[in-house]
Amino acid sequence: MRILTWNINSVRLRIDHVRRLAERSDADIICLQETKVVDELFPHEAIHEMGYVHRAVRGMKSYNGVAILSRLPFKEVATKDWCRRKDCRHIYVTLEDGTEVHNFYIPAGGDEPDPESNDKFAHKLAFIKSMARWWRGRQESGARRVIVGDFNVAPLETDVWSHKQLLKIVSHTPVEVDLLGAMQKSGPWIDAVREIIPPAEQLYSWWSYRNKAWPGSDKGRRLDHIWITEALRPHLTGAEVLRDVRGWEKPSDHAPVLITLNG
DNA sequence: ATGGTCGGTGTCCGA
Repeated sequence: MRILTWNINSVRLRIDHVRRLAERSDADIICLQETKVVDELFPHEAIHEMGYVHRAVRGMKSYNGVAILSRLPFKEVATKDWCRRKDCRHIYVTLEDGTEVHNFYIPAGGDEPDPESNDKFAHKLAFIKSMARWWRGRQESGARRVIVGDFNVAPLETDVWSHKQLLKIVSHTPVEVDLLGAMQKSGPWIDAVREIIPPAEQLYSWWSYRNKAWPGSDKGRRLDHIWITEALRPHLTGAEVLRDVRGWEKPSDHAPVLITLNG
């Protein structure tokens, strides 16, 4: 089974990218963030024709929005509100073998890394704390779970182009990295991508639109993640960032991340 | 050098 996550930054604008990505990745499950469309206008038909006949979507006008596109059927579909907002940042499904797949879009957090003066940053911190609390209450040995999405946090020093220069930049500040670490422990979750690609290697999944010279300057950050529970670790055989997708015409600013689970 | 560029919607907001 191949699971892919991608912050698409408008599913309607980039529907042809989904088709091309599906062919290229051979993903069985595609999780999208920032679909930016209400459920009634979601391009179901086009995606159905690509072979993703099972879909779980939760979108809103202009902002946020998550979707799970799948070749495999769902036993259950659920959504959850976080921080008492109907933000469309989380949707999850249970596959027929009991595996849960959670798709998240964690708040970006604005520019100023101070929760006192910046409500968006306060929201981001509260969101990650709430996630940790939720996982802690759902701990279950042997559970088969996958969590993917745009977490908007680059946790490792090698997840950013310059650890030192990004310490005060939202997405890599110690307070966020620590909270994300606590959330990871609460699963407990294994960073599937770093199981395959050594933590010592620089690895990014996002490059700002503002830097046109992105492939050369390579000032990226790894904001997009796929984590798994211990029960799935023996099945993990591959992980990669599809970096070239960032170079397609009219790209999203994020590259897709893909893992392979066998058995 | 404290800018820059996107997308969806609108004459800005969020990233």
